[in-house]
Amino acid sequence: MARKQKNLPDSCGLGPALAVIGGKWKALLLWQIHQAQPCRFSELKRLQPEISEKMLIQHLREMEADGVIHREVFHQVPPRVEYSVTSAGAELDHALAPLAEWGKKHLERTEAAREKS
Amino acid sequence: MARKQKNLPDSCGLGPALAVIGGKWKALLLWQIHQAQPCRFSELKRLQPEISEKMLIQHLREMEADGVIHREVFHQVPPRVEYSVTSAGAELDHALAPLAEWGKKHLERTEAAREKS
DNA sequence: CAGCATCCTCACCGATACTG
DNA sequence: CAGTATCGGTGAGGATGCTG
Repeated sequence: MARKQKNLPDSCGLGPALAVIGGKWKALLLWQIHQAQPCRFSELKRLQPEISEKMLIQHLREMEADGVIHREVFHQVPPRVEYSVTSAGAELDHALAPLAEWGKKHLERTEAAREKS
Repeated sequence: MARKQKNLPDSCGLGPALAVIGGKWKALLLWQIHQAQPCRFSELKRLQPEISEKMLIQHLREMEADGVIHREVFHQVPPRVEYSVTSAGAELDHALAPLAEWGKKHLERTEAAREKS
């Protein structure tokens, strides 16, 4: 299990949820895996070049431990690993949608406010 | 404006949203203000004794700058300040609800898994 | 009552190099 | 290809004391 990176408060269910998607890239990763599943490690690297290899693995491992993504290893040479979202992950992705909507609206609002210059 | 505490990615609207509620206690604070508004500074301290005074103020200020809560000062002795959520804040609270639901379910799932010991 | 100022820690995250 | 290992920076967050 991902060590609760910050020991978030867990009243009202928000704490646990934020513990799962609170990493710097986790929400984005979940979203992208959900779009392009099943997808390989290198694919994720291509999709999000900004993220370092270390954080990519680390976040993937934590999300796997949290049961929101699934990791399937094909024992071949060269190695091949595919990531996909679990049902819990899909639900989480759904729960994230309204938040993303709000984020967009909020961006528009703040940009509209800034153009009063 | 709250300096994006971590420089979160902002594709798909999730970045901006997490920038607003990404602080350790922000989501919880928004939720509690929404429940008990209008509420005073000391009331928030009582409701959430775990949070330090510094973080309380800091988060309140950032959320005010982000336009999700409103801060009203009554010029009296002793001073009196009341916090309430703005309409944007109420929308955000709404968008947070599915996430909180998911968090609860996730807690149950992980606890059920743990009791296999 | 409702803050502000300071110092300090530590865990998140990045960069780089190496491996099965 | 898909990782692992290690070193180090940085800044969010905690503790404490003071003020209008």
